[in-house]
Amino acid sequence: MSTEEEAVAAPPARRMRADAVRTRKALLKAAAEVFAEHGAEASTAQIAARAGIGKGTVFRHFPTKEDLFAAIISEEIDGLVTVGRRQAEQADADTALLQFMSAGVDLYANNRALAEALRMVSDVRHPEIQAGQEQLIATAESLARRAQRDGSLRADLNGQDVMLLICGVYYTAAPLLAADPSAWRRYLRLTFDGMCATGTGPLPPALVHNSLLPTVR
Amino acid sequence: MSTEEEAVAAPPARRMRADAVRTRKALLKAAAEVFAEHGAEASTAQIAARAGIGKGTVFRHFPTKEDLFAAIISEEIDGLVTVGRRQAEQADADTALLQFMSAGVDLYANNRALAEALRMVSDVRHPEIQAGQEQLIATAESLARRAQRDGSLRADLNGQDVMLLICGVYYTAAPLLAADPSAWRRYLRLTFDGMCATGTGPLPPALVHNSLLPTVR
DNA sequence: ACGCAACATGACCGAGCGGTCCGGTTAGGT
DNA sequence: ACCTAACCGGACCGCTCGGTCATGTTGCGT
Repeated sequence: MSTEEEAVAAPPARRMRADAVRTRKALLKAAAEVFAEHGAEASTAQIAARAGIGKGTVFRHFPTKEDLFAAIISEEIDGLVTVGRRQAEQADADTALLQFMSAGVDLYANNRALAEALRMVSDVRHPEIQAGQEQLIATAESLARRAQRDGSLRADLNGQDVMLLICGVYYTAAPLLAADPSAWRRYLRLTFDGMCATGTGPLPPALVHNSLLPTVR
Repeated sequence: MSTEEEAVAAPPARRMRADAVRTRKALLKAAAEVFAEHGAEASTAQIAARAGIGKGTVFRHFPTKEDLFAAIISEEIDGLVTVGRRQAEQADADTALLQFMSAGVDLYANNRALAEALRMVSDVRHPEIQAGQEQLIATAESLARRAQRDGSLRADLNGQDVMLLICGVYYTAAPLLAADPSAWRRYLRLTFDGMCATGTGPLPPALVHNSLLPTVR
């Protein structure tokens, strides 16, 4: 996980023909747009049309719609992970965490597919997305730990909590986003206040915690 | 809106035959179960099978799947409204609001369809559900106002905020609910702490507020 | 310039959906 | 006991979806 960057995710193995590269790029661009706009239920025909290619060509590049979806989403997850790592260098620990969460909610708000994919529900089959989720949680965890040490974050919050709360804030504001695209700020602020609250004792415990993460398996 | 109760929502006008009443009751029961379990995307065939009736019979009682859905959901919304009104008689204002929110999240957690329907997204077509949402917001508003007067709720929260936050807490905890059905308590507590937080100044304003509610129209 | 493997395409397939319809069944007034 | 209108059921329709395949096209090594 470091020095890649090949314009698009690695095709199987051998070099591709020039036209195929062009087609693939158009496909990925179109898929990213359509998924962001309509969510995971967007049809392959819709994507093909937007890319200006035939429906069959979609399946030439990705064996399954789900594979295409995972390729798109996991790239976007990587972007958010990068934002998180960059925030780790931010001076103020609380600000770093808050800005990471802001970036996350904002991303969700502009990408229906991402919000759906990152609900982290138990039924996320694709390993690429699963791996991305774990990276996200790890990034959030380190931001959280620093905010507990150097900032004012409650002691009993972990990385999973942070990611779940990002998702929750998005869904809280979702009904308003069409009318006011930044409506989520109101609820992120409220949530963050709750994350820093002190007076009311410890939260109910996170019983299940990482039993969902198959790291231990 | 008061003295009804006819076992099932009023069929068009005339009295029904005894067998039809039985069938309708079975249909409503099955639909409530299936929708709660599988959400709004559950198929009519599935519902008919669970009710032990033919698929055509479903459409004899409800012209559209959406009408059936709305009938089920609006009944369940009424239940939550009742809970809220009952909490208004609770001594402590903060406790009343918190218990209303607990009831709401718990209901969502046990009813996928309800959680979907109450996302209050702009595209809720059915007037029955729309009306239910407005009742819910009104109930939440009165609980909130009392908690602001007699309790410790932030001054800049309204009924819509409360309903959105209930929904948000549910979605926050949703990925954990399969493993721990009461995982939402952790996040409701955190959210409620945020709702009572004082130190950090006013929230970003709720610009759109009730422009979504066609009360003024 | 040639030939072939890589590529693109859209007709096509089967499954599942909401909704319709008509022939058979049954409740219930008389 | 009978007649009729209300009721029930499931074959059927039209549509959309993800995915396949035979056919035609094109980049590119030689």
